[in-house]
Amino acid sequence: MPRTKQYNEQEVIEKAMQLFWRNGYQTTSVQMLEKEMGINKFSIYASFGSKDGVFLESIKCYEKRLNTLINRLKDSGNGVESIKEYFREFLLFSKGNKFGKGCLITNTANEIDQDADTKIKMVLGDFIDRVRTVFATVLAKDKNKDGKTIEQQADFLIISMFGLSSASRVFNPEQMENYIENIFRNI
Amino acid sequence: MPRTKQYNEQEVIEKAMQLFWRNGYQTTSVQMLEKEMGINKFSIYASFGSKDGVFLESIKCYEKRLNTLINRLKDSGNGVESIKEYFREFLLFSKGNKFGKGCLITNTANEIDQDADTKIKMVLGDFIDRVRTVFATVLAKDKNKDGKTIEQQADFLIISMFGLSSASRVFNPEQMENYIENIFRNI
DNA sequence: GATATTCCTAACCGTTTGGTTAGTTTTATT
DNA sequence: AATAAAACTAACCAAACGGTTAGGAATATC
Repeated sequence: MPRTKQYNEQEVIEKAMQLFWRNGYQTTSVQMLEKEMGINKFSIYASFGSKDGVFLESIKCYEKRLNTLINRLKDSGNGVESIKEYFREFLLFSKGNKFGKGCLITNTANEIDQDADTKIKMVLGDFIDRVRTVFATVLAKDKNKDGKTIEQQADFLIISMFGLSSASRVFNPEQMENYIENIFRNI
Repeated sequence: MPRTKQYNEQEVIEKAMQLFWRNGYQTTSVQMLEKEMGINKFSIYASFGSKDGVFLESIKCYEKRLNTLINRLKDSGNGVESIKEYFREFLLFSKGNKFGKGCLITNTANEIDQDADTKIKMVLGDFIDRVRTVFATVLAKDKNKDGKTIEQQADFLIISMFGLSSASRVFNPEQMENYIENIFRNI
């Protein structure tokens, strides 16, 4: 009996995600979301409940995309070298959005207050833990280096990822390649 | 003839700077500034003209503080080792604020839109250029490594600074020390 | 002590914020 | 064709936004 929905929820979330990615959570208003998603406020709240709801779905959408890269990394047999490749792809992926706006996940981690919304924090924490585990798994394929533990190396790589994301918003691709080279010079 | 001002502009800017540092530019409202600075909106606009005016003065105030570290680095004769020490002090300085909120300058560089307020962008650009120059000067004191140019090394260090700032907002001091060690393992 | 000058309080401006809701349009079913 | 259920438009809400201003309170000079 109902009237058919004139928009696809996955499609409009995709657009919302792009907007959040470009502007960050705080700066993006519901009115901007209306414009970008092409549906009006009523539909936004009917489908996602709140601005936070839209944001959470946007993060999930972003993660789904990033998972393609992470799964490829997990399945690779090359050890550290494949993480280097992952970083390059990660940067390419970040630019795929528009101009260098870094990684939505790390941007959000930097943006939200330490004592902020629990749900968002949880999603971020889970994601970072998952990437760290993948890094550790990949690192285990190489022979041990210099008595450094896998955990230490994985930690360093996670922090480097934050650095890459942040730096890519300000520096050009050649400088970023220089950065990647140096990260892996003695991991 | 006039009534004496009941607040010290330098003192209230110091407080404003702390607030911007903690919350970022966008999130900080004039009402929050009123509360933190301990003066009311009228006085804020009388002294600094606008929210942007307060922010610009806050950046200058922050730079003045950071300059202590940078000047010490510039005067040091230890080459790369003194930059490492600078990074440690830089992180300590960042935490001096409250909890890890990174560096106000790099936070701002990440926050503002690429096509945003020219004045703020200029101040940021000038600061980063100055630090890069200091890095290059210090690097020149060491013997050349691996055929990498001073510029490449300085670039890498600037990018690392962004990484440090971003990562310190999310990771604990031990992890950060691990990060610093790795940065300098083969600069 | 009058006066001129500055400061401060507090109310106010129009706009935008996240969020809601009444009322209309559409449409699958009967 | 009547109807019931959902989707839409658009006006609306109170609160908060950045910014302004009138008018009373204070004070250094004369």
